Amino acid sequence: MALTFYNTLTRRQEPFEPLKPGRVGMYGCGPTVYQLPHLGNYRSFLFFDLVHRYLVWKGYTVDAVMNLTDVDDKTINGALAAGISLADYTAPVAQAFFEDLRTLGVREASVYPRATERIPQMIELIGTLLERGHAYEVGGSVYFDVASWPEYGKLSRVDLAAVREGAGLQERERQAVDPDELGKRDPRDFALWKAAKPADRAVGAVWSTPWGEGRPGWHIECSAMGMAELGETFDIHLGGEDLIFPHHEDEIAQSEAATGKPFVRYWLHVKHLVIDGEKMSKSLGNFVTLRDLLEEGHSPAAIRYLLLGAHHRKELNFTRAGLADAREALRRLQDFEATLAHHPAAEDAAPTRLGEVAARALAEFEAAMDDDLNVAAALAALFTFVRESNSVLHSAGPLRAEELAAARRSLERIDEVLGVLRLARESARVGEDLAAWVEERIEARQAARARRDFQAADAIRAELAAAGIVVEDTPHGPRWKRA
RNA sequence: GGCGCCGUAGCCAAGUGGUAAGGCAGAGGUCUGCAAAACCUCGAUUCGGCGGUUCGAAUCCGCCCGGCGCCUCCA
Repeated sequence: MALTFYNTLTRRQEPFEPLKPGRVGMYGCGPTVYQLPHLGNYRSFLFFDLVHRYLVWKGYTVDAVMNLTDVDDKTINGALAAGISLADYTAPVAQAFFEDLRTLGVREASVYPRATERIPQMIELIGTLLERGHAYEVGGSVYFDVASWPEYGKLSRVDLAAVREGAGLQERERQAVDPDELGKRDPRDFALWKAAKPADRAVGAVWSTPWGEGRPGWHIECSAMGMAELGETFDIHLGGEDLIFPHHEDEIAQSEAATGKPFVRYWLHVKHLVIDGEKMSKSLGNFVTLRDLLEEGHSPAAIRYLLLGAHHRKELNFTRAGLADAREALRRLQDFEATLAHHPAAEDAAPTRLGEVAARALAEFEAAMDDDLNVAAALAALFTFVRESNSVLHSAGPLRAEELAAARRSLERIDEVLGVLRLARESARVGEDLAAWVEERIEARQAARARRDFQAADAIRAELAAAGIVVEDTPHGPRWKRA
């Protein structure tokens, strides 16, 4: 089975072959820690998680790097407004971000470098660009000289003439020129280093360099951190589609101009999460946060399922109804997992096609994922597995232990990539005291049923329901779960 | 204005030349003391519209309609 990715750089789907056999270096643009990420941001962070998990699943050793941008206009302005240092301002946001990642069951990356911890690497990289004539210094700020790099634009394929005119800006915005942009020789040039301003000094966002005090530009962060962690050329770089231009374009230019080597081999981009037909974004104010949804009572597993369930190169429209659908679909998977766990085995059971169904599910799941991580198709394979297995389980008595084990293994293996069942299990967990009480009530109910006192049995069921517990009677005895 | 993406059942969503996956919701049935879960059956003669290419098109081409993104804040 060959894994393929759609590569933004070539605009084609291509077989994935890492630089070093068996080992993959991947980098994802992480959050700017001035405010908690919203659900759209998490779509891309969950995509990072999906790629990470799937590469591990395929047997690769993965060096997964996600940066935290903790110095930029927004963090500096935020710290200034709060009257505290940059570090004090960003630390709690970063902490909350990591909490959110845990909530969503994101596999931990190998390293989460912070921009402020990698300043020397940035300074060194800028120094190299200056030496090589791809950058110039004006008044303590350093800019990348786009004209010196003919390949500029190869990722985004933007029309450089259009960029020159700043066509996307409103007239008013065009006049409100950022002082950092004033010294540029060419409008396409971008800041590698910004000379210190009073606000920077007030919050401690100042570092000294051979060309004066200041702080790094945004694009240089990712180049410096990516190359520091993964080498001058690495395999995969991913992020939201809005980063293609200028962020990733600039990363390529400054990295390749400095090293003379290809920067990244596969560029993967995630389409936006939209809400009410528009991109979810902080500037539009139409965003929903993970914490909002949790407060509304939605489960992390359902949110994860929803955000992961659509193909990453397609827009995903966020709605509460969609989240409810996700919850129901997930519930079906959970019920299937429980059915497999509770189904009795017997030595002398007749063989069924369950083992074959389980094997085919895994193969189809892998084929779908190999095809540019087609999660929607992979989920179809999973649900076909569920339906066909349920059909066998429904009509059979005890089954061969190895068949049941094969089915459980396939489900477990698939969930190693999706990570939704294990996440659901966490929130479905009940305390020992509650579990003991439920068991006791169920025994009482069984006794009532045995003497055909259905009124008493139903009363107990209602009692359990009031406590959020659902009882289901199966041919193999009652089982219960959290509602 | 430039570049690019999307439009598939009530909703979500795969499928990019060979005759429409999957999920949710809905209807009927089976099972059940009743439920729940599960299973079975039913739903697009059709893929925004109109032309064209082809033996054959949701898939390729053209035009049109509608929606969205990027064009130096942005996941």
